[in-house]
Amino acid sequence: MQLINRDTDYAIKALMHIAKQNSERIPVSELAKILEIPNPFLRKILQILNKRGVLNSYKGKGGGFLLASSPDKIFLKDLINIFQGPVKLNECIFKKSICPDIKICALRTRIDALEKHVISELESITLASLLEDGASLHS
Amino acid sequence: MQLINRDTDYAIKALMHIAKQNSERIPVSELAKILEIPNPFLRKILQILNKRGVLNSYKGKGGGFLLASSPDKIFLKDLINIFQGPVKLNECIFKKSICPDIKICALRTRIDALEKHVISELESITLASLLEDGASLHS
DNA sequence: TATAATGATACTAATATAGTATCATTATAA
DNA sequence: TTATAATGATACTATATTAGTATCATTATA
Repeated sequence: MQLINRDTDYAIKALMHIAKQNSERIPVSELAKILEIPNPFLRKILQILNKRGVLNSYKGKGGGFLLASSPDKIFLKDLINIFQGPVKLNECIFKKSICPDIKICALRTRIDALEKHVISELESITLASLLEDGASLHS
Repeated sequence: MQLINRDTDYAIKALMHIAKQNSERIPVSELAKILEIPNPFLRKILQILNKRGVLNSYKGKGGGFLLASSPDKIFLKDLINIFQGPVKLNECIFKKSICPDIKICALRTRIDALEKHVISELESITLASLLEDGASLHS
């Protein structure tokens, strides 16, 4: 069971690096080399982040990517949503419902509560918070 | 992002039904019909539950499955472990580590805490608790 | 001893994830 | 004004995981 898949992982690493460039446009080719991520794959990821408003892109010579907003406005939850869809802890089990009355189903109640907790935690984790306290890429 | 996959889902439903049979052996064929799960698929799942000590099985005519322990000793966490492996919220992102010092990495700290919370919740959900309060299968 | 059950296990199908390739567009600078 | 260095769009392939099937062996019972 995996909370963060590879797309999201790469996105986080790339965003952390971009955030540290202080408004210097950084092209995919450079990022890919530094982060050891296959160039075309990273490119696809950054294109998606651009479409979804997390990054701004600049075409042509001297182009590249920049954060579209400040790191404290970029939430882990949103990145997970972009690449993996909404956090749903209970999809399958409740499709063909396990209990007759939603209100009194113990499982549903508890899984829903757990889901809320997870989502609110993910909402509280920002790119800024990842950059604090010396966190940095070292690969 | 999915906490409970189809194997685990079917396992829960089957176990709930078996639990209600009060020591009456129930064969896969019957369960499969009631739960509308493909027979050979459910069979595989019950065989695994048997191997892992959650169910006892009885071969031959009049055979079938029975809970190996009381419903308050069967934990959701164990079912997830059996079919989906250990709950790991952070695998991918920390493999090629994102921060140089585990102790001070904000992301790791928070995801670890979240993981602990999720696991302890799953440990507190038993088959018995799912059977309480009128919860029952209706498909 | 036929039969109704599980045990073991190998196989196939479908889906999701990961990664590649390529042509089009655009901005810059020599 | 044109070569070039960048992204945009998009279709494709490969791999892994999940879901499901098939089949033969074993065993207990009536």
